[in-house]
Amino acid sequence: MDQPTATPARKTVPPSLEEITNRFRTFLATRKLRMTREREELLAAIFHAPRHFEAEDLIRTLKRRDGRVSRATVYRTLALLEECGILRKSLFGRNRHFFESVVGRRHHDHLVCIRTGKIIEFEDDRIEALQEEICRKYGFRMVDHVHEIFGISEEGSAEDDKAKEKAKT
Amino acid sequence: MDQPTATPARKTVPPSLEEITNRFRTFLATRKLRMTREREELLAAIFHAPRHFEAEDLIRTLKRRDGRVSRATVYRTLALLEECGILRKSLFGRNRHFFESVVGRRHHDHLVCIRTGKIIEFEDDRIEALQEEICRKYGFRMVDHVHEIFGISEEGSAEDDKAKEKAKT
DNA sequence: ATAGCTGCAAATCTTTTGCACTCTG
DNA sequence: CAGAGTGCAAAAGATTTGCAGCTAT
Repeated sequence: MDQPTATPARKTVPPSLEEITNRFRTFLATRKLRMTREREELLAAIFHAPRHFEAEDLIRTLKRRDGRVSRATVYRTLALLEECGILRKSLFGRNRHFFESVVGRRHHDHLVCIRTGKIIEFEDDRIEALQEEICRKYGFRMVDHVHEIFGISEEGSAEDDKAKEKAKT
Repeated sequence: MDQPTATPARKTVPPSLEEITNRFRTFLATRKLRMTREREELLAAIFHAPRHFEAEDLIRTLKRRDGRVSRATVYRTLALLEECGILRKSLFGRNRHFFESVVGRRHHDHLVCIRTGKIIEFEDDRIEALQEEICRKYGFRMVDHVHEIFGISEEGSAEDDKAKEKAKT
């Protein structure tokens, strides 16, 4: 297993909050939409949030601040950020979703631990290439894809073992 | 791009309703659960349903019959059928789900047309192998995975073109 | 000024649950 | 008969939306 390109360590630049804000501002302008205090606060919150977060995490964080942003605005803005290509929405278990910032980051997919909730990122150009090959075969124009692997991480197995110990009682 | 195994046409047997029912009955027995009139009707409805269906489709279908099955029972039983390995739940767009019967069928993933809703099945052993390789690399035990490609099918593009024609008016 | 925003609360949508009653093993 | 399963309606969880008042441009 060593023919195609496995994963060359390409460089990507982690963008600053300013850069992200500008990018969003430009996007908004092209749509005749506006930058607001709420949207800027949201961007800042996302910038400081952990790599993978859920909508409600953001709402909770913002609630603690003074300049509050309503739940409705959070959802409305998250959708815009997704369209703008700043955020990507993925699956966290079969029903929940999480977001992650993707500007300045390479495309990747996830291994999601169903025990601990831990998320491991992986990228594989070979899989990406195969996906494109498949789309070509079916005359399909790919817009997006979801590729999440659910399972149990090493830590998760450890927890399982502990649980079994207890169960013996 | 022609080294590994692409997709040999392995044989799989389409199971009868009886076989599926028996399989479920066995599964229930091992859990000390019971077969009921409702569960049998649900199995029959699934057996006659289109390849890919949503929970609400099933509920609608069953509502038309005399021996009605409640919404709650449908959901409860769908979950059991998934655990039993008779059904698989997949993504139909980012938020909705659809089910499909998998007994006697080979594993596959989907291309989902975001215009027409059309679902194309694809299978690729090379991708499956790469997934396993990745899990090994991260010490991850795969339980399940979701790999759906969203995009626009040929028919979808045609519709788009028609829409553009109209838009010119 | 005026088209976009925002918060709020009500409305959706899908799935889950509590409970009293019914039925399978 | 006991433990499961069922329907119903209420509850829950995650988003979305209508609306009246605020605000970037």
